[in-house]
Amino acid sequence: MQITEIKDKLVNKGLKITPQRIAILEAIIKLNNHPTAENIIEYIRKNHPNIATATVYKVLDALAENNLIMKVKTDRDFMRYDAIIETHHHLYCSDSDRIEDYHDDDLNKMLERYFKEKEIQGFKIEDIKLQIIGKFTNEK
Amino acid sequence: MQITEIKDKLVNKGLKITPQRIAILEAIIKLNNHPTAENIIEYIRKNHPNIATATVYKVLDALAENNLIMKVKTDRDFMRYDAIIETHHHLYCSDSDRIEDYHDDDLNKMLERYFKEKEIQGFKIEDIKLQIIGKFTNEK
DNA sequence: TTATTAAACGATAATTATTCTCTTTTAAAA
DNA sequence: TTTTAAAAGAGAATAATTATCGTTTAATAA
Repeated sequence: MQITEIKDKLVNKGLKITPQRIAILEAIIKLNNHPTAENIIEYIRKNHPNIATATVYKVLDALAENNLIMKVKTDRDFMRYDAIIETHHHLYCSDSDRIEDYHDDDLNKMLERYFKEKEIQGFKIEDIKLQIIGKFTNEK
Repeated sequence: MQITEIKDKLVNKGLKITPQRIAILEAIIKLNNHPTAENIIEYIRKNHPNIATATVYKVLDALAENNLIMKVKTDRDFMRYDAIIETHHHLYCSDSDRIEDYHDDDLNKMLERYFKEKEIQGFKIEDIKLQIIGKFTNEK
């Protein structure tokens, strides 16, 4: 993603363009596997040593609220962030912290069909995410 | 669930039967909607005023490790616990902390069929949980 | 270009859920 | 009943996240 693209996204959401926000969005995109706030801070400090921890958290919240990034959480540890905001699913390793994205349009279509037929009483569905738990059979 | 049933479960997992463990398991069952550790502590203290906070956390971890309860986490707040350990899914309210269980055997079967056909490269599936996000159209 | 101002940032203190440490107690087996 | 490893209790420690508040800055318009 180009910086101009990042700027457009911010403008479209009515957010001010600041060097901090650009750096943080870039970092999440570069560190593309669900970095924690700590990962992001560590990465950013290389080029922006003065960025404050609280600023990172505030920016992450602002970006998440505006759907420019997504929050992802496991049963184990702290918050992680994902720059891919199209609906997708996650593969969770059952004995480590590894998380991978899983895109599957056929699956999405099947679920859509299924829940078009079968309504959930008293609930209006907006989004469905699968947590697929198991073991990776390859090394990272 | 009867107390004798709870005791059996503990014995089967090789865990010692203690008043604290029984009280905590009972609490999670009674408070049946995904209580937090704080909810559990508050409930338990009515009858067991001396139970220590650290003990509650230790017991919760022990129970979760032995699959007598499950940990559930949202993108928002802290850990919650669930006494229902059969595979089931969760309905998340997109603008409050409400979480409800969602059981659907047809859905499970459909997913099983789907992933029998379509393998995920480099990953062995053990369990699948849906996070269904949306709005409740009834009050609790 | 400059002035204005609401929004954002920086620094650091505060919060708080959870974990750790260490001593005492207790459940279960011999 | 004795033994002992596991569990509980008490409270301090940890650390991710949030709050506070004074300062800076991006965006708008004169």
